[in-house]
Parts: sequence; structure tokens; C-alpha cells
Amino acid sequence: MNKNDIKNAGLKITLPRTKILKILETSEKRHMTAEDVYRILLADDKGTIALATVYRVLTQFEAADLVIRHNFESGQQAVFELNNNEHHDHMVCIRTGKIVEFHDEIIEQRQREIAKKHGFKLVDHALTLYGEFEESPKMNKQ
Amino acid sequence: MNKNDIKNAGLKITLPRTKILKILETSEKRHMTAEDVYRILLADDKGTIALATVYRVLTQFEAADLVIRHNFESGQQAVFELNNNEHHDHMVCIRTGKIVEFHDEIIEQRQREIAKKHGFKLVDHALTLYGEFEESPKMNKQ
DNA sequence: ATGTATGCAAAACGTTTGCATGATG
DNA sequence: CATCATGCAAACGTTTTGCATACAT
Repeated sequence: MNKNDIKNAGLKITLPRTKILKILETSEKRHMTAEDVYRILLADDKGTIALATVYRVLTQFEAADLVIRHNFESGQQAVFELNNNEHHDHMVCIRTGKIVEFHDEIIEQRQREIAKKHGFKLVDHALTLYGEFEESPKMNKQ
Repeated sequence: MNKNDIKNAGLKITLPRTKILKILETSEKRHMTAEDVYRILLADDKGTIALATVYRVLTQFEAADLVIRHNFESGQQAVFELNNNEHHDHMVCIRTGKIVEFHDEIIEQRQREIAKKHGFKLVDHALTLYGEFEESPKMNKQ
């Protein structure tokens, strides 16, 4: 019921917003740039939706905790993913851009301990591993 | 002997390069944006050094492993720090911008294990904790 | 009917680049 | 003296914003 998510965020239910949310929900890629979303909108749609609107809506969704914005070390485009409320970190392939999520409770726990030791009130954290996935011989990666 | 570092990087020893390196070495802030460096150059100097040069030099230093560039999740300006060859991660205060470094072997080890489990050749990683340092009552933070 | 959202174009931002000049080895 | 580095201004890619119009409630 994605329309409720929009309404609960205090936002009016508009075509751009429902479409963008649906794209985030149904796209095979969980991590998309604003341009990724924009390109999909251009493709499967008649009514024009401006790139500026995509940015605006994604920013609003972020403020509403509906999506999470990442700025991976590339420093280039931000990527957005639907917030499924299951915290996770990321492995990013430096060759293909492929992103895999993981969660490790030992690391999480250590972070809390380290923060505590430094008198640091932990609000958020980001852990990203950069490297390359070793392809299994027969598989073609994209 | 910072001039050797520059020479070893295959770079000519020029005023901008020695000054920028010295700023990185002697500034009380270990983590500086290009603009931070630029502003210091403007202040304590007569001969103009262009912001473009600061970016160029920092990028060259990065390629020579003299400095490390970070793009913290802010997505705004990159920050540069001298590479002391002691890997560490960062705690960033979301209120003051203060940065504290830490290193935790348990986390490092877990990362290697996770990468291995996923058939991921680990090249680099970035862990940043975001939060607030609890001030001790008498201390004025800056 | 009111207020909010949108498209468009232009601006803003951090960073990079082309080019003619200047300094280094 | 050949090469590399620099300053300047202009380009760049991403993201934001001003404004007049259009839509949701």
C-alpha cells in the first residue's frame, strides 16, 4: 500500500510520487541514482516527469525515512534505496558497480562499544567494502 | 623531509606543492577540504595559488598515496588527510564536524571474513560513524 | 478555493580542464 | 631548453531553486 506511505509522510498523492515509489519497489536494482529513476520514467511513460521532480521527490522520501540516500566513495551520483527498516551495509564492486548488502552483528556491536568508549552518541553509520566479486567461471555478470 | 615525498612521487618540487604538503603536515586539523587548504594559502601568503592548483596537487598526492581522499556521506566536499600508513576509520560529529579516528582489529577481521564468504576480493573499505560527542561540562568545544 | 506540486530553465555547487605563460631540472 | 606546472577562465556533472502554471484536497 505505497500510497499510505506517501500520505503518512504528509505529502499529497501525485503521479510523480506514486510512480517513483513504484519504480523503487519493483525495479530489479535496489540501488538507483536519480537518473536511473528518471530514465525509467521517460521510457515507460507518456507524461513528462522532470529530473528536478525526481530529485525533489527522492529528497522528500528521504526526509520521510522512506528511502535511504548513499554517497558511496565515488563522490559522483548519490544512490537511493527503499528503506526496508533492516539495517545493512554494502559491498560495492569497483568494476561492475554491483552492490550486495550484508549485515554483521559482531561489527554492529563493536561499533556501539567503540562509540561508547569515546563518549560518542551514535546516530548513524556507514560501512562500505570496495572490491571485486570473483566471477564463477560459467557465469556472465552484467 | 617532505620534499623527498614529492620527488618520489615523480613530481617537480614547486612552491604550491611544498606549501600544500606543509599545510597538511602542520595544520591542527588532520582532515581538510581543498577550500580549507586554499584559504590557508590565501591567508599566510603573497603569491597567489589557484584553487584549481590545490585540487590538482591534492589529486596528484592522492595518486602518489601521500594523501587519502574521503567523501563522507555528506556528499558535499571531499576531505583530504595525510596518509600516515596506519589504516583507520572515522567518527564524525554531525554537529561540529569534528573527526576522530579509530582502528578496531575485530571489525577489520570481520570485514575480511565477510568478503571471503561472498567471494569478494577486498580492495578498500570505509567505515564512518556519525553522531555527537558528549561534551564534558567544563570543556568548550570548537 | 487554498495550498502544495510540477515543469522548465537557470543557478549553484564542487571539481576538472584547455590553454597560454612561467618555472623546474 | 625541454618539460612539466601554474593561473585563469571556462566547462563540467550533479543537484537545487525561482517562478509561473497545474493539480490535489
